[in-house]
Formats: sequence, C-alpha cells, structure tokens
Amino acid sequence: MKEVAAIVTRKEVAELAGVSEATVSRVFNDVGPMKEQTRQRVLQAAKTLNYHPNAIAQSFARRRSGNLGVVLPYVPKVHIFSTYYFSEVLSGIGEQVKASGYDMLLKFRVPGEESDYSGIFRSQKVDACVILGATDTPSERAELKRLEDGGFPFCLINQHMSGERFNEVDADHEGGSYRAVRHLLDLGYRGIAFLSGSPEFSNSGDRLRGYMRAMREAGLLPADAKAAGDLPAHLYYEGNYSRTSGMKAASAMHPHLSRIEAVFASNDRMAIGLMQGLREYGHVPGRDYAIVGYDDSEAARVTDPPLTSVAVPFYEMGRLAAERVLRRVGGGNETDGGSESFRLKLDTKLVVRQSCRILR
Amino acid sequence: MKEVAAIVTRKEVAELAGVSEATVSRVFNDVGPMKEQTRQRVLQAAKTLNYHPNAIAQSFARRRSGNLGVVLPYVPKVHIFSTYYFSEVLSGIGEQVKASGYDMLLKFRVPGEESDYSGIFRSQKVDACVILGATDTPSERAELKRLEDGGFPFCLINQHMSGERFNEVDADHEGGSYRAVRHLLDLGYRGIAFLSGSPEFSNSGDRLRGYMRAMREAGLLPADAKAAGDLPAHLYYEGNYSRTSGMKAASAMHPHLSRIEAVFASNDRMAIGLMQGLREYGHVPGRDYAIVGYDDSEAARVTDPPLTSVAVPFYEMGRLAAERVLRRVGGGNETDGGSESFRLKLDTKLVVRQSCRILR
DNA sequence: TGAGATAATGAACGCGCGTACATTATTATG
DNA sequence: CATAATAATGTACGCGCGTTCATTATCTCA
Repeated sequence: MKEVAAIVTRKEVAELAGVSEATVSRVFNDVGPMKEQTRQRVLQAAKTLNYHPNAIAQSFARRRSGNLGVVLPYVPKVHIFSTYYFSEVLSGIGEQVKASGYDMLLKFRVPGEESDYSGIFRSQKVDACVILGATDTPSERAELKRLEDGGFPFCLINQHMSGERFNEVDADHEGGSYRAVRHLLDLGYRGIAFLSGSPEFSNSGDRLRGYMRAMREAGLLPADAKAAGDLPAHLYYEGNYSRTSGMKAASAMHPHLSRIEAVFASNDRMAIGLMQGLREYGHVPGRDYAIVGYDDSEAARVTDPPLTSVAVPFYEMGRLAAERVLRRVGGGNETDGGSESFRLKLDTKLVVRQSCRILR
Repeated sequence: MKEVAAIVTRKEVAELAGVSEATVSRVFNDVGPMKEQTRQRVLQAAKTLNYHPNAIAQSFARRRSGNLGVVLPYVPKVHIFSTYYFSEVLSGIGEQVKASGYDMLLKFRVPGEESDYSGIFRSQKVDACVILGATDTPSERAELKRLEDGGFPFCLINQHMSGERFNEVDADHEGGSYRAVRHLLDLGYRGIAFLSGSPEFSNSGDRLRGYMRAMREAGLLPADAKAAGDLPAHLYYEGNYSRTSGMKAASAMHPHLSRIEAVFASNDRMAIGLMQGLREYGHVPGRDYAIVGYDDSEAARVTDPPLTSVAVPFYEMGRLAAERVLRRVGGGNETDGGSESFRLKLDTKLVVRQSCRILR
C-alpha cells in the first residue's frame, strides 16, 4: 500500500486553467453566466488533474450533507439485514436514494438510549431521516416530538403513532389481516387462532384488529370484543416475529389443537416456525389445519406446503418514504408544496397458496 | 412542521461558559491539560444549549469523514438487500461499524460505469471502503488498481483477483464445494451434476474447482480435467444465482435425469428453484435424486426436504473486512502494524439435512 | 467614438470545527 | 520572595468549498 495520493483542490485547477477559484466553482455548479471557452478550459484542467470536488467541504459550505439517514434498531449479533421487512424496505430506500442523487447513511440506534434521534439531527450529518423499527413508547414519542419541533424532516415506516402529526408510510395491515381471516372463514374454518407479534408495534395492533373484525362479523366473537384480552385464551398467542417464537407458540398451542382448525400468523417467519413446531406433534399444515402467514416473503414460496400469505409492499413503502422526505429537503427535482405532514397507507394483498384447503 | 431550529455552535457554548472556543473544543475532544472546574463549566453550558458538535465541520477539520463506504452493485428494481449474501455481509459490516464508532455510507455502483471507485475516494466522503459484488473484468481491475495506487484503503469481499495485492476477505469455497461433493460420493452417488453460478465471480470458479477435484479423486473425471469445458455436458449447468435460473436449469436437466443421481448447486436459491422445477417433472428431491445447496441460508431450513448446504460465514466475513479496513485508517482502537495487504480466507462447513439419502 | 448596459470574472469571507503557537496563570524549588 | 517550570487557556488560522459584492471586459446604441 502506498501513501495516500495528494488531494487536488479547486486552487490547482484554477491555476492550471488560469482563472480564479470562484470560476472553477461556478463551472462545477453551473452557476451564473459563463463563457463557453472559459468553461472548457476549466473542465480540461480538472480532467487533467483528475479533480473531484471534496464532498465534505461541499457539504460544509452548503450546510447540507447530501445524506439520507436511515435509522435502524441495533441489537447485538442480530443479522438485521437478513430480516425480510428490513431488507425490502432498505432496498426501496436505496432505489430512491440513488435516483435522487443522495447517499444513504445507516445509523444504528440502541433501543432505550436517549437523545439518539436528536443527536442525529444536531450533528448535521444527515439532511433528513427515515426511521425503521420505531416503537410506540412514551420516551420514543417524546424524542420524535423533539425532532418534529425542531423542524427536522423525518418519516416513520410501518409504525403509526396515533395523536401525533409525524410523517408516516404504512400499509393497510388491518385490511390485509381481515382479508386473510375472511379467506379462512370462506373456506369453512371457524376455530381460527391468531399468532400476534410484539404489541409495541402499531402494525401488530392493526393485524389483531383485522382478525377480530372478521371474527366478529362471522359471529365467532362477541360484538363488543375489542382487545386481545377479549379473546378466548386458546385463540390468542404471542411471539416476537422470529421463527423460534413461532416454534414456541406451537408448544403453547398443542394442548388446544382439537379446538383450532386454522391459524393466522402475524408474519411468515412465525408461521414457518409454528408449522415446524406443530409438525413435530404430527400435525401437518394444509392437511390437519390451515395456516396463513403475513409479508409474503421469499420463504413463503418454498415451504411445504407453500404458504398463503398477505403481501405487503415493503419495498414501495421504503421508496415512497425516501422520496417524500427528500422532497422535504429539496433533495429531489421538485420541492414539496406544503409543510403539512404526509401519511401514506399502501394496500396489502392476499396471495393464496396451498396451506389452506377447503374444509367445508 | 416548523422552521429548522437554530444550530448551536461552540461559539455560543464558549460565551455561556466564559471560555474561548478552543477550550470548548479541547473539552469535547479530551485534549491537553484541562482544569476540572473549567471542564464542568463547559459541559454544563453545552448541555444547557443542547450542543452537539457539527459532524460535517468536524470531518472537514479532521480531514476524515468518519464514514465507511460500502459499495454495492446497483441493478434497477432488484431488491439487493433481500439477497442472502448481501444481507448477511451487510449485517456483519454494520456490527463492526457500530463497534468502531463509524457510520456506514452505502454507495450504489452501476456496473460498467467508469471512475466510480476513484470518484468515491476523491470526493473524500468515506475514509475507506468495502466492496461487494466486484467482478473480475479488465476494466474493474484497472479501477481497483487505481484505488490501490492512490493508497486508498479498501477491501474486496468474496472476490479474489489473482495476481493483485488487493485486500480480500474470502471463504474456502473450493473446500466447501469439495466436501459437499465428497458427501454425495460417500452416500453412494456417482452421477453428480453441477449447477454453477455466473463465471465472472471468483467464487463460482472456486466451487467448480472443488466439485471437479472431488469428482477426479473418485475417478469420475479424467485426471487432467480442469475446466467446465472438460465436463460432460449432462453434468454442467449454469445459472445466475437466482431461484428462477435454478428453475430454468431444471428444464435443461430434464432430458438427462436418467444419468443424474445428484446435484450440487452453487447457492441455495438455485437449488430451491431447481427442486421446484424438477418437482414439476415428478422428480422429488431426497427420494429420486439428492441435492446439496450452498450458503446455508434461512430458506435451506424450510424447504421440503430441508436442504443439505454448505455454510459460509458471510456475516463474519463482513465484520472482519470492516474491522481490518477500519484499522487501516486508524478508525479502531488499534492501528494496524503494517501496510501489507491482508487476505483472509474463512472456513466453510457442510450442514447435513434431509435432501440426500443414502443411495448405496 | 464615447457612454451605458450587460456579461464575465475576481477578491474576500464565511461555514464550524481542530490545533499550533503564544500568552497567562499556577506551582515548585532554592 | 524570586525565578523557573509546568499547567491552563487564548489567538489565529487552515481545512476546501459556495457565493456576495466589486471589478473588469465586452457589447450595443446614439
């Protein structure tokens, strides 16, 4: 390895081209009137010297970093990028960031630590941010309020905070959930259990709401049933969206299998874990019970049997969040017309595969 | 949304604390002798004003960005983060970046565009970079040579460029491949086909080499067989690491099924696609033929039957690449001892599941 | 040809830090 | 108590840009 090569500045370009530094700057920023001859001279000198403007100096002078921050929850040793939700959203964000001429700066946030959001903003290293994995807790709400009060552009993905005016991109989880359970009902299933994810995520509540709405309409729940606590114990289980928590749920579900004909799981991973766990009790999906997952991840396609699942457009959610928030900072080609918060809710869709046979 | 809040600089902190700006700087950087009383006064003033140093100004003054660049290939609309290899490596990089107090800046590189590597370096926006998805083509080699010549610290992952002194973190794909095929041989299989990935990746060549070594040693190939061209046509297929290319390979393989007892596929996705494709011809994996995948992705565990697969420590590869290259810039707690290039090759491991029964 | 208007370019300085060198304050020693 | 040494702090400036305002060059018109 050799010494780091000398950095070429606009000063050297100016000298070689026989112009001032301001002219070099003007040429590179396409600013003001410029004689074509001068312009060519500068560009030629820059090419000769292999000059690239120093991005840090530019950011500093412009008071704009050119970075879109993406805030991810940090859990040690967890392969966060390998989680379907995160990977799809990030892919969508990446697409938009590239299209908008921004760079994507990842920030890992340790859950529970304070001031991380505010610090992200105040250090000026990102112009805006998109937040994944936010939870609806009082301290996190307070931090987000601080960000909002400071006028810093950000957007939550897949996490609704009712009563706040935060920018959000979400999906119709209630609707997706409802359709999944209606599908099971239409196939003749009545004893339909629900495997929930962690309740601090708004989307877990949405899924539960959709499940309960469908069950109430089918007369399988009392008309005033509103919360998980109103469900019969044998119909409600909870995991943390991981496959292993799905396997654990299988153990909990095992004593009640005679009363359960179908299961609606809050994501594919838990559905898969549940299927694996129940198979150990000789209970075969698609034959002995029906199962619907959520997310329509790649894995849903390769299980045995392939999983009926609710498709959520995570990629598009990521892309839209990035697009909208970058518009707020004037990073794109247009400036957003107003300063009102934006709330988008994208449609979900049921993808039917072989995990649910016609029962009756 | 409100106006962006006024940014507090060290000037305001200095005024409130009754010291000079240099003292504020010293306190925040823990530099030089400092009276404890003065230090507390400064910290209190900073807290009162909610001061955070401006990261861009710091980077500029320090001539160091604090960013580790991660270069990813950009293919429009491809959900790159959802690919097992990328997601695992990125998770490992993320872990190390967090531990080293760096930020992770993603750069998408359009394959075929020139000067992207050099521009990344010259814009000074990253202090070092880790490159994923590099290919062994003359133009890309030339670009990497330019980076190396400029003394810019970078590291290739999973891509060996023979004859160069680039920093590399790789895995023993030849060994993993060899063990996979030996496993099939030990189970009694003789007609073992190979489904290769794209040949511009060095690791595709490694897998092929391992396959061929095992087959030669078993007397199933001539002693001088060295390249794909030396293989019988019915034993060699090529895909591009995607599941759909695996399904396509099933069609190509179908006419030769009577001569194929087992398949070694270059990654799990192609293995899965192949299994799905062959199942459409009534050919059932684990019963009618054996199959071994590569990567040991999550999907390998949920297929029917669960896939025997070679586990590659992508996460650890990412983590080590980041660690090593950040050491080069003095980003970690230690400075690397020398300026020699580093080359790491991590072990792979065969994980046996139910896709290969004992044949004879 | 001269004056006025417009185009093109240069000089100067700020952005918010880090730090070298200068200055001041404090402590130790004879 | 005076001097020397050391600790603590301040002044000034650079980092490489973007851009305002001043200056110079060029063009148009009477």
